[in-house]
Amino acid sequence: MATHCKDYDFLQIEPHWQSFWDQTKAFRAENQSSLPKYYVLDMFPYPSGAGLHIGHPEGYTATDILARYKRARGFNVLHPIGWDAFGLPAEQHAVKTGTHPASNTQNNITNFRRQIKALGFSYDWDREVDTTDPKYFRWTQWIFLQLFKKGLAYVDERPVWWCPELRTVLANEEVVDGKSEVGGFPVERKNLRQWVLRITAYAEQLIDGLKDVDWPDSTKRMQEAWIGRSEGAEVLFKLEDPALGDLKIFTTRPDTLFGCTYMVIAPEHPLVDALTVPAQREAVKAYRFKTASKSDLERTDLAKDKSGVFSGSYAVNPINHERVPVWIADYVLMGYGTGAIMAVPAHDDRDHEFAVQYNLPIIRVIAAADGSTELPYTGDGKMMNSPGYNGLAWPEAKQQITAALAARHIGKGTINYKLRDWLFSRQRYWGEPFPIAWVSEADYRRAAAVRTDLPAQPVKFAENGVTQFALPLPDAALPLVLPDVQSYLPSGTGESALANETAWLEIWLEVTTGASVPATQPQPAGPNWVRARRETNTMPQWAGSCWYYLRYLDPQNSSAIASEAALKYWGVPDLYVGGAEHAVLHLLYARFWHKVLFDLGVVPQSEPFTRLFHQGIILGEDGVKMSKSRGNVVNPDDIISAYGADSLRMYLMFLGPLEAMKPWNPKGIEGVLRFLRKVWRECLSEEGEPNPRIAAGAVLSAATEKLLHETIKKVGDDIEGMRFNTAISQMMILLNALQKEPALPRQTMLDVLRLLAPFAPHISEELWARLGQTGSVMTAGWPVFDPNKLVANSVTIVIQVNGKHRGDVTVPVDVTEPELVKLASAQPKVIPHLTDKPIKKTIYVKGRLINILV
RNA sequence: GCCCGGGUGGCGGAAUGGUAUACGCAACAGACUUAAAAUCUGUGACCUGAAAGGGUGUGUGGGUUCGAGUCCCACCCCGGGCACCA
Repeated sequence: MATHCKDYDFLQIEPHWQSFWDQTKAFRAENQSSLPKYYVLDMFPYPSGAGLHIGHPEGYTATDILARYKRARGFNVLHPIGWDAFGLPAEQHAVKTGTHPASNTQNNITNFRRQIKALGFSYDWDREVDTTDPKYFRWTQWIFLQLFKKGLAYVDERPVWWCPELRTVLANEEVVDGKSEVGGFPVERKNLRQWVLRITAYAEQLIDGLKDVDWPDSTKRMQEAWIGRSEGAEVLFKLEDPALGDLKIFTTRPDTLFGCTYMVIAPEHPLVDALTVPAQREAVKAYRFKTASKSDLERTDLAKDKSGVFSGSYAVNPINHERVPVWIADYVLMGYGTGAIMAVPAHDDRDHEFAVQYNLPIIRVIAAADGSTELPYTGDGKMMNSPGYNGLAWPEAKQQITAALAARHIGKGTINYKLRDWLFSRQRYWGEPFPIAWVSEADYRRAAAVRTDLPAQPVKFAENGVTQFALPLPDAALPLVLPDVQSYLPSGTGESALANETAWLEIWLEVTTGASVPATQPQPAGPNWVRARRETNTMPQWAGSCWYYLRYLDPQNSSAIASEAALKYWGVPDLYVGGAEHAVLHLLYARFWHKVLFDLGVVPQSEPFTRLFHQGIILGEDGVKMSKSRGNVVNPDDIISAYGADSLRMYLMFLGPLEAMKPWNPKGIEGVLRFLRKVWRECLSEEGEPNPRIAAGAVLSAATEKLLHETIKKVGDDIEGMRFNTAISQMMILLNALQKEPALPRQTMLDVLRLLAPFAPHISEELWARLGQTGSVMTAGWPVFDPNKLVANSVTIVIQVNGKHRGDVTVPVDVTEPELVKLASAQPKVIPHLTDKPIKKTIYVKGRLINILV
């Protein structure tokens, strides 16, 4: 079974055991099992052309240690991997070379798979998923259809970055300083028809669910901040011109209503024209033009300077009937709240800045607790200048004023979110096609008569005076696959390359089966054939990664995303490890989809990731982020051939806490290689035979025996707590002690190998076999420590005098305090500090220290 | 600006309020060797002292405590996130 190499020849040992694991399918997880389950998930990689980055094996080693450890502890472990393979680089490569992105993607996957296997990760390769596989994205499309039917998907015109030179739409991250990242061409905002998912409908649930998950606090906070819940009130201000009706504003501080001295509406607000008096018309027009031509970037960049223009109109403050001017300013955003605010310059930084700049009145309505008169004041305090509410604490007044407004039907308590609906379409070729066909209203009605799976409200879109209706393909027609195209270049009109594929795009559609023929052919006979145009947008890369953790449960299932039994047995991942860069988007989107699937009864739990951990970033040797241009990139292939996969795995874990950002030290890995060689030498002689020092009858010294049991305990605890660096230190300490023992009990070395196996599986398998054990070390269980062996019968107590360390003394564990004080006082090093000084008090920390106060 | 996380030897880092610097890297000295590699042993914060010892030390300044790297307050620096969200 084992190799026969004399020395620790990892280049021979590692491939040997990798093929053993492959052939025996050692890591296959069974869907039917009486064992408790443990599901440990990695964020699956995008298979880029550059191959594996050193950051991948960092997180993947951590989860692999957990997976192997949990198997040893008797769990049925699900540890899968797959490929998040749709994405921009593959498409750009296709545009450049004209080859299908699928072929390039498959090449990259082959390389990634080779690299990952070379690291010895214990993935169940029978469960590999690939988001670009039609058998997979069939279910991505299916989930989209469920959202669509639930009314959670709609179509809207939204601004996107458009680069005329590249004839393409760019993602935010592809635009740098108002220019395309590739080529540096100017980009502009362009309104295009987009699919949008109504994630805001789940805002409240997405906040609530965070209470129940074991995630890093910082990630929870980031999601909370992103969702941005704020409680306040909507208040109606009457406009002086009764013909214009009311101006509705949102405020979180209705209690400051008496301090409102002006109003602001966003430049895009629908009432701007109506509110602008003739004398202000030119100024307002100029201001709107100026703000409209600012990009979003500039608008936030120029955040320092407030600007605005008076509309010439006035509103009436509903609480005191004061006349307040209405201004137009771009510090108020149309996309949040109602696009209009009441300005309270005394108690809001932005309003204060604006009021000072345009010389608007400032009225204080909250008194500072410390009596200070500095403005703006945003702290706690009691109401003032607010007849009927003076003296109240402001949260109290907030409630009362909101209630008073509600009673008069001119306001109500509301909750606003910063979270926006999710822009879900891309004008790309290389993504999941939307299983949607656009038809006329009449044809949609015909479909509605024979289909029961349409949304309550039809999704429609008006363009050039024609309204098109979105007709979903029936579930049975999935997957809708990408057609082969002549060119991967976008159409040039803002649509994807799919818009040029007339035969795929323009079709006759059978509305009940989803069957289609090109529109150039005669309309097939039958009552349900209608003229349709397919959706040319594709889904963003997030789509496939939103639910892959569910597909792993039952990846071959062709009738559901996974069987009910699999969903019930495996549930959701017990541990999810991946980079903090996904703290918001991926993790929020996946939670959203999961909650929708939960509401549909597809999955049995409401949260997908119960325990989350972010691995830190590994920096280059020079302490800065690894990048090709800096030439500080570490390639896993090179490290494996020079030091072996076991050393790489060990070193990645030994570098420091998993969550920390830490620099790579090329010398450091030699330390763990030396350690592995030391383990090898303790097990085997120079001839590669079992080390004669190992004997069945050998006995460890008491101290080393204790250390062994401590190590078994600590390694187990540290793995569970994901403190792999200290687990490795402890094993090093143990090995250093074993090395000094005159002889080693065979069982001790077997325990060491079982402890080491999750970290360095290849060498552990090899030595396990070479010591004459049959079967894999992984199936040998986890060593058990004896709690009785952890307690020593004597301890070393630190002696302090007045809190200063003055020596130590070794005493029996059950020593009493008076005895100890006596022993301590007799210590030669202690005596000088006690002479002529009466002992006032002693403090004894059991088993640790005695502090004598004189 | 706001919200997080973090500052410990030459370096990565360790330390339930209880011997600061475990473990590893680098360095130096020694053993083995003709030699080298490998391996093993030892030394390793600073000041003072011949030594024993004494004193000072975990970003800075205060505080709580018998005792603080650890808890509290203020500040400085580094990293991450958000950014006119009313």
